[in-house]
Amino acid sequence: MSQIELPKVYNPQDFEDRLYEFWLKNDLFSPRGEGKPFVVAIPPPNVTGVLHMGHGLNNSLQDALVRYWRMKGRPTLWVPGTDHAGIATQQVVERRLQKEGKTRHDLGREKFVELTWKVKEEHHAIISQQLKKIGASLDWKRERFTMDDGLNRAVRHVFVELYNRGLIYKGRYLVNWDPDAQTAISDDEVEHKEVAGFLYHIKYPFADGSGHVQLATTRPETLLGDVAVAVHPSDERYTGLVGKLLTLPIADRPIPLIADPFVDKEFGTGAVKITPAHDPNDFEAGRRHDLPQINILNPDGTLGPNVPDRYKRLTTQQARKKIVQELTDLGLFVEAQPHKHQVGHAQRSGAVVEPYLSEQWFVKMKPLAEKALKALKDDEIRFYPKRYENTYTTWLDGIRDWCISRQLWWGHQIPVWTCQACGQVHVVMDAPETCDKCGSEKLVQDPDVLDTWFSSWLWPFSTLGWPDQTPDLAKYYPTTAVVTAYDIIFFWVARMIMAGLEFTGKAPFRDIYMTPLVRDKQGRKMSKSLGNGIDPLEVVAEYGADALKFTMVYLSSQGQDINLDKDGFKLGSKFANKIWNASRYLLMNIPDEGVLPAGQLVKNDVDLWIEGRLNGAIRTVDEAMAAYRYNDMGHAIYDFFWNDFCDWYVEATKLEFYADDPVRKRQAVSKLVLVLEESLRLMHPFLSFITEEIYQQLPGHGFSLVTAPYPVADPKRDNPQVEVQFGLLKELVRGVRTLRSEFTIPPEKDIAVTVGLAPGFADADFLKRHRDLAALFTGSEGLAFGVMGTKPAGVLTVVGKGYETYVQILDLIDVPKEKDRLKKTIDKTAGYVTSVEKKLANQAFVAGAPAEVVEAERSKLAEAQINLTRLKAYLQELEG
RNA sequence: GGGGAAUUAGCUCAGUUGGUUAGAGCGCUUGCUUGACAUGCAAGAGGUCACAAGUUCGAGUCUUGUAUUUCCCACCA
Repeated sequence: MSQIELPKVYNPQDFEDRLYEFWLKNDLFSPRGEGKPFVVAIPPPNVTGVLHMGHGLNNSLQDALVRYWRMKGRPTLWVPGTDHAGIATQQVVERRLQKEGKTRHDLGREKFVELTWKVKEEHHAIISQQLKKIGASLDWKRERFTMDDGLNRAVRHVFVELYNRGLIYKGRYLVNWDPDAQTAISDDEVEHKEVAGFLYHIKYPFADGSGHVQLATTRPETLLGDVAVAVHPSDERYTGLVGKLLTLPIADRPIPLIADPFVDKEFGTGAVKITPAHDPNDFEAGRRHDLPQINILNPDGTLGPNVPDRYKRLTTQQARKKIVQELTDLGLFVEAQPHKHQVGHAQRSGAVVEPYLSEQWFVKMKPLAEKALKALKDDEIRFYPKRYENTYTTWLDGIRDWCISRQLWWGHQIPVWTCQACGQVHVVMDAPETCDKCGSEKLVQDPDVLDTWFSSWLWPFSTLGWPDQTPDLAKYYPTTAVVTAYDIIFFWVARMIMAGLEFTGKAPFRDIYMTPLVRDKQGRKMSKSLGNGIDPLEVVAEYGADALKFTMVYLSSQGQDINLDKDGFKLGSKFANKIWNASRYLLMNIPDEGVLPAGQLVKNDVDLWIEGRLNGAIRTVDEAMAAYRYNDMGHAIYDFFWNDFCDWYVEATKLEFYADDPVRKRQAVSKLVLVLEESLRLMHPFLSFITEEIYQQLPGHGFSLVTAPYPVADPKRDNPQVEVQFGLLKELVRGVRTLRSEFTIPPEKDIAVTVGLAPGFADADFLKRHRDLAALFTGSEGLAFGVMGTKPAGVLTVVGKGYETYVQILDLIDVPKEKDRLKKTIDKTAGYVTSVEKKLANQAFVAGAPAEVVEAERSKLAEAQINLTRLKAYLQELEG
């Protein structure tokens, strides 16, 4: 009988991989067609790692977006790629070496980089496999890597250009130093954490033996780098003392007592030691007072140069103890007070960051930032949600120069060559053969590499071929949107905007959707150390890629982080299962003769009703898509398909299916297939695999949903009248079902239902037309119609709008129970009547509120009053 | 120290411009192996919308304040 049979159980593993292959083989993810392109460049995952749930979320949302616009007919391009992730990747490789007891220096730079490329290839294979598993509709032909040849050229081009325009400079400054990775890092890569430490009070004696100055410090170990002690110029405690020399204990060096307004008189003793080489404040103060900078640290964070031998190679912690001990022995240590303070940690390695004096390359950011601020003001870019504009502008307003050099081996080596003979510096795209000043061939390239973000910030245009004017660049740039988590606004989003404006004259995208962060059930960030992460691949294996994507879409509201565990994905899995089974039911009922052509279908009220609902869902998705309101999209399709289509429309067709009339059944199935087909197109961006799998079994299906046209909301399909009438039917049905439940009438028990219609009730015909449907839904033998108020004896009564429903059970009704039920309804109605009466008695309301609001209240009141009267009468009847 | 966000049902959260008797999923209760689905069907219980004041005819929604939680930024040694 059944022409098409879907497997009984929804098992995504059976078809997801096959369909992805099918899509790829037919090149369905390449942009096609004419018109305004829709372009997204993937936030490139770090090539070191594997995808975590953040990627699962982010790529699910991008995929929904991209698939929607592709179906809408715009030439749509989603560019894949990965990031070389300098420090992170280098660390992964170094750890591998460490297990063999080696360091990168044992291999040498060339071998090490070679090895890192291999590791990159391994991870890259995993990452692309993962993206395919989750169904990401990326155009793999255009895949890029931040260190491939093209992007290398883009990076060098930008460096040279910025240098020539005076926006890149080299200098010896105090930078954030990661002693673990032994490289400089940018301000943004420093995370401040509160650490419980001590405030050490110590005394520095005057050189002439006339007493001492007491000061407070959190880092006594930097004493050996001190070059002065500073007090506030107006601090009376030190009047007349400024300018005198102190003896720096342990080092036994004379240092001056100076005055500088940056000192806070209230803090500690009002005297602060000055260590220009190891503290940002002191660095500035040192410059103002022309003080020397004494570096006392090795690159690995241990004490090294300019310290007594007994301190060499000590860690800062060991040195701290030793200093305190020696000061104590000298009688110069006063006390250590517990003290909480913020300590910078390197984002990648977690090491405590040392302010460290070194020569680095910087980008002057102010000029770039100004353009980026203007772009927002000019509405060239839009944040979703809008409030992230604040984060963006605040950061740009206070922007500081960007330290871009890293003392690493993995990355873009800085395109600067210095002549060993004459010292001439060459900042050029390609290695020069000879010095252009002295002709020497002894040119040495700067050993440092660039910050990873120095390539990432070019991503939206470098991936399209820039700096060459390629056809892709001309056609697909600027891109349309970027979808990424809000925690990389500084690192990536803002910098991409700056680079885009600076080098292409355009913002690299218009829409910026900041995704929520995925957290665990307790709201904690997912992390390896906590072990609370969810592997997206495990979710795919257990529930399927559609469950992953739909759940993510359904839960992504504007700006609220998502807390969930793996069970949370049951939401999507259950929905997919529902789609599967509804489709299975429908397909198995297609008769051998097949479905009727659209022209031969005769639509009834219920068909018009479901069309209107479908139309409403389409409209909601369109509106939500334009505003990046993902949860609204998810709810729209979920509610439509489950609550409207399955619970009412499909159930209604059973009347036709079981009427034992092949003609009626064929009509019904044919109409169902049409609605299902359109629903599948509607849902495809959110549940891509299952919709495609079912679609390809439909009679007369097209080639693929990927390129099928997206449903279009059509006002002509809205049908408010049927909407209201069908609502009436639902209300009637629910009333009877509730009685059944409350009086625990078993389903097999026959009931007789009579609908009493008020004279002149406008929708009486509608109810009469659907007598059989109402009977099916209420589980009664048949439905009789009568006049409102004229009811058989011993029935249960439900009061509705313009009608009443009388339910007769074959044996006697439980009178006390019915009285209770009526009383409850009366109380509720009476309460409502009172509240509306009060509202209408308020002159201010009647005068102030819009006429239609007042009118609505009046009619509601009238209706409730009538109901109340009837209910009271029926109760009295039972009591009398 | 500055800024953002949150506080709605037992849990996790929706609620766009102020206007029906505030919703969903999960969980819970009751009844159902109804010819697609027990990953299901039907019905139900459960909320002083953190607190206080204010604006308004009308506030979950707007204003101010308070409390708690949380995130980001910031050189107080």
